[in-house]
Amino acid sequence: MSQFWKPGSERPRLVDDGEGGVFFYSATPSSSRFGYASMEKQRQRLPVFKYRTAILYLVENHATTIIVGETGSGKTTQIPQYLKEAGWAEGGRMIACTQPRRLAVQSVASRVAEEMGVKLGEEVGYTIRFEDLTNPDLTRIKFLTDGMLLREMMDDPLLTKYSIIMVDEAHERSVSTDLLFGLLKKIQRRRPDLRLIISSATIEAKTLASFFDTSKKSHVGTDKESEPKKVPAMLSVEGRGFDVEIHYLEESVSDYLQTAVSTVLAIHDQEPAGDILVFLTGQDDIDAAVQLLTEENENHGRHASGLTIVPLYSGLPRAEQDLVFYPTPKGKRKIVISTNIAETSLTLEGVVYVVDSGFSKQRYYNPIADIENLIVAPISKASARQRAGRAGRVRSGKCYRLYTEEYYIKEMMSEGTPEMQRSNLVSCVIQLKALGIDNILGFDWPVLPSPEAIIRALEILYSLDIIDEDAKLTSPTGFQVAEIPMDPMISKMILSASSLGCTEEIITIAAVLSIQSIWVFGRGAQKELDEAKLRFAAAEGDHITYLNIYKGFLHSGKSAQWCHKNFINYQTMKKVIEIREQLKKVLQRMGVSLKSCDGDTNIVRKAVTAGFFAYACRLEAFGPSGLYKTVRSSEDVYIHPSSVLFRKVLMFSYILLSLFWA
DNA sequence: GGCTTTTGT
Repeated sequence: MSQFWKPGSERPRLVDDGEGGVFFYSATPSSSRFGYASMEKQRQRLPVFKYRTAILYLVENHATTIIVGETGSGKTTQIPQYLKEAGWAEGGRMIACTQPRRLAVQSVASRVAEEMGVKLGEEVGYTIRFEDLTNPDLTRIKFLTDGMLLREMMDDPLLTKYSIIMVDEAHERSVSTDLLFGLLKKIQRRRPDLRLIISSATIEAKTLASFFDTSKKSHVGTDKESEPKKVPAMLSVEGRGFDVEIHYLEESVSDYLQTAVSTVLAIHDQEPAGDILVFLTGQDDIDAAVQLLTEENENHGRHASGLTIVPLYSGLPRAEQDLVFYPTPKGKRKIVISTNIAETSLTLEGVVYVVDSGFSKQRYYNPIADIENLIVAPISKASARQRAGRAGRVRSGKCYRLYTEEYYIKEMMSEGTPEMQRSNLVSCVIQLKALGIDNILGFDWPVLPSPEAIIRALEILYSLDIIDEDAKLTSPTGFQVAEIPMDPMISKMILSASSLGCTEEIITIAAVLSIQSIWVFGRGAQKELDEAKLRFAAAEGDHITYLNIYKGFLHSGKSAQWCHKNFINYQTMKKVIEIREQLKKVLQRMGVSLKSCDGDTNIVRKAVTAGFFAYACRLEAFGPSGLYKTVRSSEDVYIHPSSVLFRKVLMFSYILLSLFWA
């Protein structure tokens, strides 16, 4: 362990905006009090209130927007309860609380229902896709995903059902959260009664506060004393996590995988009991590390005996993911080697040591080529802190960063680029249009996407006949596309299918296209997987192959065993069924009849082309590794290795999808 | 020559 040193542990800091007032609150037992100070009085002795009093004072008298800078204190679940007790959920109005993940919505909702002693689904309920556990007559506090609240805005643009909207985990800056911010700011102008509460990791709080600051210099003096201010108030809650000792490398290394493995072995050798969580970038790295450690475990029993090594990434079948939660046998030490799924989505108990490679895979959108890529990139300081924090949940822990402190201080970005700036914007633009925001460039974006990305999105929507020359939604196509909960290209494909007479087939394809992958990536079973694929492969390509798989799945009686045998992810297939059912309902509501083309693949391919013609390519050279060029911009592309057409000699001169840029 | 970080309507 001599390659590491420890300059001391990190502690969360309080936020101080210097304008709308600063609130402090500490959740540590020794000082469970907080203070408030206006700018002038900051250095004076502060009045001290209870947390509840502070929240209510802010919401009722002080500001229309409150930003809670929070470091994993768990205090945010109390806010909706305080607000309800204070009468904010009366007169037919509700309190809405968003989370970026379905699982978080469910668990937070049930925790709050339990704390309030009410039955989940009555006074406290939640709404996520495919599941609505609310009662229109009884529900006062409603938890929902950020994307769900966006959908609700399409029917009720001013969100009149709600008196207060609370957005949690705002620092993650998901596309939906950012879109919500721009829209909520707009709503506030029309609804001065609406209160926003935004909960975020402290480092992001300042940025958000300035975005929501709608006070113009000239208007400052006109605010009446009694009216809540338009300058956001900030409340800072200190976390209850245990201290984490941070260790850095003395010199940077080139091979983080090998360094991660040797660090794990060193911890196991020298440190007391406690599980180890290792953050790597993806499945390849993780499988390689698992193998290296397993070999070490078997060959050098003296150093590495007693290790239970578990990989963790989202592509893993459910049963294998669950291994992570099994209690570690006595005398053994669990090593979890994970992607950043363990950074926010899953919480592992019992972790005391974290090894942070400093890298993760990140989506990167190239608007010129209209292609989303995944690249291994350095993480931000915020991510590094989040990773380190995972070691301090049960007791004080240690985090080993596989980079130098100088690199952390001088070169690491403080925050990552918001997802909005790394994504294709077609879905965003269509949602804004559906809400009547026609001037996309004039929208108050929390982060401005590149002009190229906006232009590309408009161009694609125009080519699909979803928007017209004035960039307004077309009728009925544009409005229908906005109503279908899918990527616009997929929605257009579905609508075309209704006139071609193959909706039954196309909604199956749409469902498969809108989830990650139906295949299981068995470790070391590449051959078997390829063979399984061949059983379903259609000469026409991947879309028709999906139809074959769906048929087979139904024929098996939706059997999990059948999926296992054919290297198909059972969980994913169940999701396909759910999405397909939802699409059916949406189409029926729109008056689109469901028709089957009875296996006429030409009709199906016409519908696919109607949605995805922008990705058309021309075959340039025949052969097992044919070179294609995109029709739109003549860029070189090859067939993606995951396609059933990979390495096949093709007789068509045109092909769609499953292509990747070399 | 050989792929998929992670969410979500």
